This record gives sequence, C-alpha cells and structure tokens, in this order.
Amino acid sequence: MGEQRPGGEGLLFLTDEQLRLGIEAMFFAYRGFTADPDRILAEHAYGRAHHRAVHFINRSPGTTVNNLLGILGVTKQSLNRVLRTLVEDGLVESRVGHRDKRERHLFLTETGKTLEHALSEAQRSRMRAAYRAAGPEAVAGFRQVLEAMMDPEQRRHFAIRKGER
Amino acid sequence: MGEQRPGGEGLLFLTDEQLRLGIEAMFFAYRGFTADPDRILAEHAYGRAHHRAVHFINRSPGTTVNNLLGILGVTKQSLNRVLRTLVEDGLVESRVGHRDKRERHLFLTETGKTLEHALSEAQRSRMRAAYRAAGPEAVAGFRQVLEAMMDPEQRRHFAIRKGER
DNA sequence: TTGGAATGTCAACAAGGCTGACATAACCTG
DNA sequence: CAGGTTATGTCAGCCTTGTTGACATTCCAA
Repeated sequence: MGEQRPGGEGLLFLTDEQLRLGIEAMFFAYRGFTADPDRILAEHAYGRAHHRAVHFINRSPGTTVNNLLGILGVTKQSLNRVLRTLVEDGLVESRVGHRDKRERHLFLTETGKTLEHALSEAQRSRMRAAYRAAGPEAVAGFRQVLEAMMDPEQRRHFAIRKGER
Repeated sequence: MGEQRPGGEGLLFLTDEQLRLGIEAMFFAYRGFTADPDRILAEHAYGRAHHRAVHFINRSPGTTVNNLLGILGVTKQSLNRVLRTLVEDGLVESRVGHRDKRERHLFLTETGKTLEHALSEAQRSRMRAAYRAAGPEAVAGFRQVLEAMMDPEQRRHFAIRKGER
C-alpha cells in the first residue's frame, strides 16, 4: 500500500492511509474533547445536550428558540426537553419577545453562567494545552481543515460566529 | 475584546476567543464528519455504533472483543449488542481463538467489507475534499492539534495505528 | 484443581435523538 | 377583519446506544 497516485506531485497527504488516519484522529480527539465537560455534567445529572444549549445561549444571549434549533440541528421536541429542565432548574431565563411576542429570547441566569463557565473552562483548558503543544501554525491548519469539513450550512453558522465578535 | 494577554509575545492564538472558536469548529466539523455515513447507515437500519465496530474490525482483522472494547471505550454489553446484529446479518464473522479458545477473533465477511467500503468511501471523500482545500501544511497542523487533544490512552491507541502499517 | 480472565447474555434503565399530532398565540396579508 | 402562517410548547411513542448488575460458561495458568 504505497502511493496510490503514481506520479503524485506532492499529494502524498491524500493517500487513503492518510485519510483513514485523519478519520481515526477525529474519532479519538472528539472523545477527549468531550471527556472533561462530561464529567462535570454527570455531577449535575445533565448531558451533552444541556451543554450545547448552555454554550450557545452564552455565546448569543437573547437568541431565539428557532435560531438555536438551526445551530444545533435537532428537532424542537428534543431541544424543548432540554430547555425545559434548564428553565425549571433556574439556569436559563426565557423572556417573551418585545417586538414579536411569539418568540422567546433565551438568557443564562447567574447560576447558568456559573455552570457554563465551569464547563467552558474545562474544555478551554484542554484546547489551550493542545494549541500550546501544537503551536500557532498548526492551529491555523487545524481550523482550516475543520472548516472545510463542515456542511455549507454549518459553515455559514460558523462564519457568522467568527464575524460577529 | 482585544488581546487578553497584554504584553503577549505572539500568543494571540491562545485567547479565550480563539479557544472558543476552536471548540465550535470541532462541534460543527464533527457533524459534517458523521453526516455522510449516517445517511448510508440509516438505509441499513444501523447506527454509528455499527459503523465504529465495522471500521475497526476492518482496520485490524482478527482483533478480539476485548481489544475492541479498549479502542471503542464502551461496555461489553453495548458492544455485544452491536456485534450480535452484525454477526446475525452476516457482516461479521466471529471465530473462536486458536491459542486461547475463550477469545473471539472478529473478521468482516464479503458483505461486511462491502458496507465498510461504502461507509469509508463516503467519509474519506469528504476528508479528501477538506484536505485538498486546506493543503498539506494545514493537514499536518490539523493532525498535530487533534493528537494533542486526545487523552493519553486514546493517544496510545492512535499511535499504534499510525505505527503498525 | 482451582482462581480468575474472557466472553456472552438477560434484564432494567436513562439520555437524547426521532416522528406525528395537536394547541395556542401572535403576526401578517389580502 | 378573516384566514393563513409562524413560533413555540406539549403529549405520546419509538429507536439507538449508552449504563449497571447479575450470572453462566469456558478454559488458561499457577
């Protein structure tokens, strides 16, 4: 299983073997990526779905349910189940819209911000270590490949996040 | 929100904002990463768990159940449920060990290899496009950061995979 | 020969996806 | 203003995939 593209002009990185290693790296890395928050969530009887909701509400305070649905890519029933428990537990506040009263605008309460910070710090800490170990140029490449791997719609969401701050 | 580390000597890539963008990029990219196989799996009434089993059996033919458990990081009950359906459906063959007859060695059948190839090709195709778009240096950085993000044990598994072929 | 390892299996449970159906309120348009 | 559309919530039921706990079998190795 040597080069698969004979006469390859520096396309070694596109061999099946390199692609498979990339796939496996994504698999193993994603496990590490979620491991620390998972431990914290378990203490609160929450799951990754709660983490995602809390994360994106923190990033876009006042976002609507519909907007969140688009970002998370789940059904409203799934999201609603999670939001309901977060509101009940006093981590998220849901305010009726000012202009359009059908909409609900979502905010983290102080308690919600505390949990968000704990989760985020755990995840950022690992990311920081990985970034530091790999260096700025590797980080740039990392981000480029990830962005190229997204579906167009996901990339749109991501581009907005990059731009709006 | 400018630099968070005043007097920063080129550590801009370690700002909280950059870390958060990395976190979100992982989230969105992983969705893309699994989207294509998920579509194929749905046609066969299988899930991601089946994909993972088929993938790693293909990569290490003859691997034991216990070895697979270590790589996948799930309980034997979870894995067993998946393996059972794969064996019943004739995608995986489970051979009693030659030396140690307690062990089962797992192999893909021809049918299993066909499915594996379809899944793998879908995923590799996306990865290939991303790699091509980002270029070889970005790919190197991508892999460095992912590897640094793994837990030590996952990194060990990954290192073995890199080395053994 | 016996302890422990490797495996399989049963049962029960939970999270978190999904679909489908339906209710309500609010908005918008003709 | 009437009727259609939109945003949200909610109920019910289903599936996958993870978990624990208990127990049986097989068989290697000390």
